[in-house]
Amino acid sequence: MKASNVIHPKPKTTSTSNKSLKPDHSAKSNERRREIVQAAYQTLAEKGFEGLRMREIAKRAGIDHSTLHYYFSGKEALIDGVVDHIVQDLAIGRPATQNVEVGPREQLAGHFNALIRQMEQTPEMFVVLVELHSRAMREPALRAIFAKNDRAWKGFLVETMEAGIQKDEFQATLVPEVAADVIISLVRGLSITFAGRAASMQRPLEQLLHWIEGEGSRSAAQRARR
Amino acid sequence: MKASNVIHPKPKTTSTSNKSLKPDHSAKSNERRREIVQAAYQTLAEKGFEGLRMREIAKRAGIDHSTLHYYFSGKEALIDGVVDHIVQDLAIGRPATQNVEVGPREQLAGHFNALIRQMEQTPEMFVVLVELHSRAMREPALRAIFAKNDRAWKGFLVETMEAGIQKDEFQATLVPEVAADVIISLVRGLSITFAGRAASMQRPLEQLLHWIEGEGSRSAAQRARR
Amino acid sequence: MKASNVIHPKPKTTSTSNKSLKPDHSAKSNERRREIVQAAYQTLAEKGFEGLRMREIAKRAGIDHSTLHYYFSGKEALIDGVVDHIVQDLAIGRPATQNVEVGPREQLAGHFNALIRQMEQTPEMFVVLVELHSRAMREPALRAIFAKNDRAWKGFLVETMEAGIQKDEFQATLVPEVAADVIISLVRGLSITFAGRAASMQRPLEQLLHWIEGEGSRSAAQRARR
Amino acid sequence: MKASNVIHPKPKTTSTSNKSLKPDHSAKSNERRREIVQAAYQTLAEKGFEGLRMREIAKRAGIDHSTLHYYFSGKEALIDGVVDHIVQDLAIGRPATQNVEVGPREQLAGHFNALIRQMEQTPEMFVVLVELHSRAMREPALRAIFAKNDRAWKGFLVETMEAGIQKDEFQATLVPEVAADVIISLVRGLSITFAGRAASMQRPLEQLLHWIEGEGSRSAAQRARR
DNA sequence: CATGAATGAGAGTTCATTCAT
DNA sequence: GATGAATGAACTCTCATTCAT
Repeated sequence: MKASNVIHPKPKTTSTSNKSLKPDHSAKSNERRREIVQAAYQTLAEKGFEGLRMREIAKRAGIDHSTLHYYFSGKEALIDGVVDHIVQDLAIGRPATQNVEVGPREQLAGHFNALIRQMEQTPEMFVVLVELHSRAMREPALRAIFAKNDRAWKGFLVETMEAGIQKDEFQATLVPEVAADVIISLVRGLSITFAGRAASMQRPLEQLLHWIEGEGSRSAAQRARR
Repeated sequence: MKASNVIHPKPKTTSTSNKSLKPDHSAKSNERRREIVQAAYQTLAEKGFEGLRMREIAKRAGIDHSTLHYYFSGKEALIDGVVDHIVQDLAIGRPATQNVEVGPREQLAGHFNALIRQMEQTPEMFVVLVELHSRAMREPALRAIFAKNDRAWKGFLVETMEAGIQKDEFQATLVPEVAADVIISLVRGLSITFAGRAASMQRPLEQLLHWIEGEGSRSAAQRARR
Repeated sequence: MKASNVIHPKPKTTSTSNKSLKPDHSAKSNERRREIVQAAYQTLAEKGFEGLRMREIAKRAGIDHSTLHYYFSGKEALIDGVVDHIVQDLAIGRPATQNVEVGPREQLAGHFNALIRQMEQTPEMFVVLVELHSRAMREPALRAIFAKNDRAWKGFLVETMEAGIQKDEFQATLVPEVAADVIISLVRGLSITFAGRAASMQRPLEQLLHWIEGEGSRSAAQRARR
Repeated sequence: MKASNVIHPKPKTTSTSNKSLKPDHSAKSNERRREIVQAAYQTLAEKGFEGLRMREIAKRAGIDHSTLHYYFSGKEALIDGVVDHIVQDLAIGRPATQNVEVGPREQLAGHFNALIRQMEQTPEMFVVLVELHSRAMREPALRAIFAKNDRAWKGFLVETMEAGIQKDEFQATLVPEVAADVIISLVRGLSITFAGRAASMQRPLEQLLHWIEGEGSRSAAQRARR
C-alpha cells in the first residue's frame, strides 16, 4: 500500500452507523447498494482492510468508481454498510431463541453443526469477521456493534443452557453465562485456528458438548446405553 | 525498453525469512533495531496494518524516517522483524515442557494465570496477535509461522494432558490432542471477546479447567473434600 | 510473507510496446496525451534522462503530476510515448521512397537540405535523439526500435544510390549499402559535432555529395560545364 | 530512479574542471583516486548518468561510500575526474602530429584501423563518449572540453590532409578542413550506429579513404596497378 | 584515513475524493 | 444517474551528503 485509505481522515463522526444519508431508497437504488456492499465484502475477504480499494470494489460491482460515491458518501460509509450486512447475516444464521420443539442438547448440537457448515460454505465470512474483530479492538463504535451482537448470541445460549440444565440434559453445576462465554469464544478462536479447515472444528466442538452434558447427565447416559 | 532506471530494482525475493542480511551488527546497532521493532509493534497495535506508516514508526523511535530504511530494507522487512519479535515473546511466555516439580493441574492453572496476567500487562500484544492472525488468513507464509508456533504450544499442552491423565488429575476419557485444540482456540477467542478486560477471561478458563479435571478425578475430589 | 500490501503491484511486463492499453480514447483525451508527450519531449531535451522528472513534465503540461499518471501508467510508459513520437517524426521527415519526378542527385541534395533545415528549426529533436541513442546502447529494446528506423532510412538511401548509379548521376563504383551507411552515420555524427550550429553541417554534406557523384559522373560534368 | 542525482544541485561552479581541491597528492592517494575514477568510468558505461550511483562506484572501487567523499568533494567532482580521464585517453590514442616516416595515406589508414581496434577492445569507451556528448549538449563547460579535444584531433587531420594533397596521395580538390570535419563526425556517428560491432565500421571508413584519395591520385593508381 | 550512522530533500506512485458534463 | 478527468495529500523508498568516532 502506498497511499492509504485513511488518507482523508475526515472529522470522524464516530462513524459506523450514520446511515440514512441517502434517503431516496428506490428499489433499484437499494439493489445497487446491496451489490456494492457485496463487492466490498468479497474484496475485504480477499485483501483485508489494508488492501481494500474503492476502485477495486467498483470494478467488482461492475460500475465506475465515481458512481460508487453516488451510492455511498465515502469509504467509511461503505464499510459501515459491510458491517451492517455481516451483522444481519450473523443474526439470520443464529436461532433467535430456544426452540421448544427440539431438546436443548439437540439444539446446541445443531447450532454447532450449522456453524461448521457455514464455515465450509462461506469461509470468507469468517475471514471478514476476524478482520472486523481486529479493527474493533481499535474502534469503540465497531466494538459496540459486536458487543451487541454477542449479547444476542449469548442470550440464546444462556437460554439453551438453562433449558438443558432444567431438563437434565446438561450438567447441573453448569453456570449458563460462563458456558455461553466459553462457547462464543471457542467458536471465535476455532475459526482462526482452523481457518479454511472447517472439518477440524468438529472434534473440539464435540468435546465441548460432552463437557456441557456432563458425565452423568441423562442424555449422556442414554446415549451411552444405546 | 526499461524506461526509467533503477526504479524498483529489488529482486523481490518473496522475502519472509531472509533474515541475516545484516548479520554482524554492533551491539548499538542491534539495540536500535530492537527499538525500531518496538516502535513498529506499538504502532501496529494502535493503528493496525491499515494505518501502519513508516514515518510514524520512525517518529516513535525518535529517528528520521530515512534512517529507518538504513536498518530495515523496507516495510516488509520491518514487519518481518515485528513478527519475529512477537513469536519470540510467545515462546518465552510459554513453558517449554511439562515441569515435573509441579503437578499437571497446577501447571495448567499456572499457564492460564500467566496468560491472564500477560493480557493485563501487555494488552497490545493480543491486539497485534489478532491483527497478525487476520493477515495470516491471506498470507501462507505468515500462516506457516503461526502453525509452527501452535505446534509448539500444543506440544506442551498435550504433554501436560497426558501427564494429568496418567497421574489421575485429569479426566481419563480426555483426548489430549482435542483438549489442546480447545485450549488454544478458547484462549485465542477469549482474547478477542474480552479484549482489554483480562479479568473476564478468568471464569471461562476456570470452567475449562474443571471440565478437564472431570468430576471424579482425584484432584477434583480432593479439592471438593477440602 | 508479503508484508505490506500492494506496494509495487505491477507485474512489470518488461514493457516497451504494450501500447493500446488505453485504446478507445476520446479526441480530447488523445490531445492531452499528445500535450503530455510534448512536454516530456521538451523536458528530456533540456534535462536529459538524468534530470527528467514527472513533476516537471506535469508542470510544463499545465496539469497536476498525479493527472499525468491518469494518462500514462508510469514514467516508463511516458518515455515509450516519447520514443513513439520521435520515431514517427523521423518517419515523416524522411522520403518514404525514391521520387521518380526528381533526379537521384537532386533527391539526395534535398534530403540533406531537409536535415539541415530540421536541425535549424527543431534542434531539440537532435538533442533528444542523441540522448535516446545513448540509452539505446544499454537497452536492447530501444536499440531494436532504432535499428528498425535505420533500416527504413537506409532503404530509401540505397534506392536513391542505385537510381543515381543507373542514371549515371552517381559514381559507378559506389556500393549503395556502404554509401548509405556513411550517410546515416555522418549525419548522426554531424548532429553531435555541430549541435546547435546547423549551418556548419552544410559543407561536410556537400563534400559527401560530391564524392558520391564522383569526378566523372554526368551530373558533375554537366555542373562543371556550366 | 526514485531520488535523483541532481538532488542537491549546488551553486554549480560551472564545474567540469575545478580540480586541485585536494592538493595532498601523495602517491598512494593519487592511486586511489585513479581507481575510483576507473570504477566510476565502468559504472557510467554500464548504467549511464541516469543510473550512476555513488554507492555503486564505491563498492566497485572496494571502498566505503563515505571514503569516496574523502577523495572527491562530490559527485560532480568525480564526474569531472572521469571526463579528464577520458580526454586523456583520447589524446593518447591519437597521433599528436603527422608522422614524416609514413605517408599520409598510410597514416590515415592506420588512424582508422586504430579506431576500429579501440572499439573492439574498449567498447565501453565509446559508450561513455556518447553519454558525455549527450550531456555536453546541455553543459557548455563540457561542450568546451570536447571542442578543445576536437580542435586537436582536427589539427592532426588537417595536417595529414595537407601533406596528402601535397604528396599527391590525396585528391587535389580536397578542402582539408572540410574533410577533417567529415572524418570526425563520421567516426562519431559510426560509433553510435555500429555500437558493439566494430567490424562493421571498416567498409564505411574504407569508402571514405577511397574518396579522400580520389580516383586519379597516385596512391590509388598504384594500388590499382598492383 | 576510514566508516557506520544519520539526514533531508525529493522522486515516483497511489488513492479517495470531487466536479463538470 | 453515471462517468471521465482531475486533484492533492500522503505514501514508500532513494541517494548524495555529512558527522562523530
